[in-house]
Amino acid sequence: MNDGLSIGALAQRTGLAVSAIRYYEAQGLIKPWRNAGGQRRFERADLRRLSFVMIAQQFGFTLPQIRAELDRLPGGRTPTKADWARISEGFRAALDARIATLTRLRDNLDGCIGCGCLSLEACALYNPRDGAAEMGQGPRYLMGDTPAAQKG
Amino acid sequence: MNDGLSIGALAQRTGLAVSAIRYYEAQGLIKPWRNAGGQRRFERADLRRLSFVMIAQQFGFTLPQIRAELDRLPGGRTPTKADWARISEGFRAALDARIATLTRLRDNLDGCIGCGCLSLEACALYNPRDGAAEMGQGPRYLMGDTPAAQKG
DNA sequence: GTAATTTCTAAACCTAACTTTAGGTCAAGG
DNA sequence: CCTTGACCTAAAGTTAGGTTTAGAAATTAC
Repeated sequence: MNDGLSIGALAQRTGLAVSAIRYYEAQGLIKPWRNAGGQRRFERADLRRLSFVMIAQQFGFTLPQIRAELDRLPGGRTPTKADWARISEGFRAALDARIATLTRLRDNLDGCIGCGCLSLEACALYNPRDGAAEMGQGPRYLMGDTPAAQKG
Repeated sequence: MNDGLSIGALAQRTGLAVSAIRYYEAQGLIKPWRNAGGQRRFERADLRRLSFVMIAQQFGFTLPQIRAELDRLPGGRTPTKADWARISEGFRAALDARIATLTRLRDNLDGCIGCGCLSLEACALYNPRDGAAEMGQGPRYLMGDTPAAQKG
């Protein structure tokens, strides 16, 4: 009787909409086979893949990024716990980075609340986009008021 | 000569696109007046408003949420530093909450990497949506493998 | 063996936050 | 005065991540 899970069964067990699962297939996140009648059939391992997708989305990954992670799973065999653990460690790094960014932002904000200026010249509060390699455009002079030119 | 800033000048000083500024006006985030020829003219205080918008967006606020914050600024006079500082404290709370959520998520993930299961039954890693009032649908049984039924 | 439920595909629709386009108007410089 | 660049509006297009719809075929339930 192991002829795979129907899309509806998968939807029930993951809580995802059937349409979302089809969409994920279109994005290459899962690769069901088809039965004689042309309907999708899924392995139990796909439950785990979809679980990964849902968690990764909460972490702010885009579907292409998630796909890239999933593509690192071994082909030809059902991924083991160790495979999943290896993949999951990427989460850890991404989360650490995000927490660090937000904490830095918060610390800057603390200084900024004190002066009320919201001036990014002074407070360095505005760092466009999370990452590291984006000092491209140079600082933007927001607020319009230099410290000397403020009127109160 | 204090007849206000043109949209182009505002764009240059904020780094925003002219089209974005027009869009923000349509969303009610700024309210320029028009000169004799029908062109938009902005106050210097609008630089600060746009700065606020840009920062708030980094913090993950939507434009309607940002508008709600801006609407708390006093009408009839140019906001003071103290006004802005008051508004900015909302950021602090939002940031604290987000950092707490991510930290919790990370701690759960740490446990999860150890077992490799990614099972949300076991790891409680999956908490749909940040907030507090969403225990509505009950836990979802992801992964499909109960601890006893695993094959890997 | 039929009725009800699922599933199928393709294409259109949805929200957020903008950008682009098209066709015209305003303003500043020579 | 005339040209060039900045500006105007309205509408359509864009991306991500899906949902909805329509009509047809497969599967399941009785």
